[in-house]
Amino acid sequence: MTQVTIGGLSTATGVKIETIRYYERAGLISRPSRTSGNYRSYTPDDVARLRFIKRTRDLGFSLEEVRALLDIAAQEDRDCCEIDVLATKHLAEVDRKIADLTALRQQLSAMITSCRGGTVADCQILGAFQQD
Amino acid sequence: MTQVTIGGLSTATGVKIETIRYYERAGLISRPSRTSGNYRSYTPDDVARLRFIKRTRDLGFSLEEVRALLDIAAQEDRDCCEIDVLATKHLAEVDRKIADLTALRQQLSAMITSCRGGTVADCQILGAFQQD
DNA sequence: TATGCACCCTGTAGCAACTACAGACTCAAG
DNA sequence: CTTGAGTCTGTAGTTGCTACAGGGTGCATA
Repeated sequence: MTQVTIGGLSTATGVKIETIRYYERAGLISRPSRTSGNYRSYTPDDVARLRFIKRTRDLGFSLEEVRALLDIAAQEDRDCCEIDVLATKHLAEVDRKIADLTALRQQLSAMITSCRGGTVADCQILGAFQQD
Repeated sequence: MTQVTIGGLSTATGVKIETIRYYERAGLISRPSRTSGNYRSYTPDDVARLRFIKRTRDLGFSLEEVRALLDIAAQEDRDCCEIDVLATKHLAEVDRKIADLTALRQQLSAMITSCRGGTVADCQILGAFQQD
């Protein structure tokens, strides 16, 4: 049998044990069968599912979005465009974050290059924090 | 007198009332004096301090970092380079985040352009989620 | 057989940084 | 005098984990 316990699932997927149990509580993965000693026992399908979850999480999807993706993926004959919609929406969010961070980076670096040393009282950076 | 109540402070700074009270609990701002009716009453200095906090938060500093900045800013005769250090460190973090997001964006957009429609069963995007 | 030791169990509490109530009070205008 | 907006305290919820505490399990080794 290729069943694994939670530690095996953890090393197979790179998801921490505590996090796996959290996903179970959150309903992202179903409650696995148990061994005689009450250890969780996972199938290869469970491994695949958790890999999917890990990968989507790494791509920055929220657990809510992951749930939706899993939901759609479960219905094999459904139209694929719903996934495209989700992914595209997520891409737009990522683009917005990148833009925000880039603007912020710009401000921060301008602040830093304006620093000429001296005491706190006449620090250019602190001035930049306070202006409007 | 130019004292304001919490609502005034909120509109003057763009920080929500609940958040102001949270900052007070967290010790980022000191407990203000109270009116006869037990309303919080803020001075212009309080407004300036909260503006400072808001701006540094908007620049992505954590509350812990904000605390450190406020601490340094309070000692006017101290050397300014500590602030430079903090800001530079923060800039490095921002750069890392931008790099991460950009890599992620790359993957996401590759996935999306690979989609040729059809049913979920042969969806390229879902395949991308599962591979590796 | 005893005894380590690694692994697993449940349940709860904590983290950041807020946000959202509930239920009561205050204050100014009409 | 009432109405409505503003404020008060206190507590619980959010997201996505992470970290215990205090036990049980399973296997190898002395």
